[in-house]
Amino acid sequence: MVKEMCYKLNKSSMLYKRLMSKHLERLNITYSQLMVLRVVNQEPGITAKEILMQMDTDKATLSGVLSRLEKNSYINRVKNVKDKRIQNIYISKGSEHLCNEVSVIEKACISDLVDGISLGEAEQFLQILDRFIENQVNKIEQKF
Amino acid sequence: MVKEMCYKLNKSSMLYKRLMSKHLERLNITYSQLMVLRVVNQEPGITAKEILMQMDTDKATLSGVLSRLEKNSYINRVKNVKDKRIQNIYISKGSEHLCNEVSVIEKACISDLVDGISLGEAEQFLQILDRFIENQVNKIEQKF
DNA sequence: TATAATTATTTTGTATACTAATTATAGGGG
DNA sequence: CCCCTATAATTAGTATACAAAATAATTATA
Repeated sequence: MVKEMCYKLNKSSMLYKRLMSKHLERLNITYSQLMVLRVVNQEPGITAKEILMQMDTDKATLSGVLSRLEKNSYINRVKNVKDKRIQNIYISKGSEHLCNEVSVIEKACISDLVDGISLGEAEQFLQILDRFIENQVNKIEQKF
Repeated sequence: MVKEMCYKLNKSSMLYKRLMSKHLERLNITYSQLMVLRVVNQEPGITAKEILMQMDTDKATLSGVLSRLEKNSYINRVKNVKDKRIQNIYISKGSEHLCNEVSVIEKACISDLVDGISLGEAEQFLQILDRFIENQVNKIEQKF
């Protein structure tokens, strides 16, 4: 039962990424990059460390995403003068619109996904999922 | 609401992979490799194509996983004499035990994950998740 | 103040995930 | 038998995900 839950959670996650990727193709940016760009857009001058705390990814992964975002001129990184280890990250002029477009795309992706699922069911689903995730987090911390 | 579902499904999926990876480390095999090995174990002589149909991954990805499994002597690939495009895949002697150990590890990983979630809730959760996945599949097919 | 410990970030190396291109083979007309 | 198309699988290229090591700069401490 739990096993089935895990498998299907994985499957659904994979399908979501596939779906978003297809839709994002035309914007010439990836799903991960866009998620990061959004955070930067909301909090100009944010540091990599702070993004990490918000996003629950890996620092090495984020480093790569950021460098690709910069390479493609979506962001700028400015060395902080007070602490030279830190870089403050800003969204490039003209890239803010991308973040708005994402919302549209996201809506297109997720519309229809709740067909046949009532609001009450969705709420209950989320509630159980929250508990499940909490257990997962505990389990991971427990072991190491 | 749907957005939240998607995010949390992704998060849970990520956590599961992390958890399994940590547990599998000592066996010197990865989660994906083990999933494939299991299928091979259940159906000796299976082909890559057939594995694909069972597992919903990518053929290029599977090709890589198989070659790593072979490199590490977990499987053997034998060219089919009747159709030389095909390779029949067999689990190596002595690797079957790995598949049994997975079950143990899997149980260790997923025990506690349903703490605070009743059987009825789990069932309902799965039911909704199934519908959600079905919608995702439809949506993906719809677009392309 | 020289050294040790910490912190922020990048780099390296391996394993996916996926698209597109390629290779090798099969099988069906003509 | 040769040409054409379909099929099975690999390869190439890009982008994650993550562990571990390396860098570089800051702070704590003897």
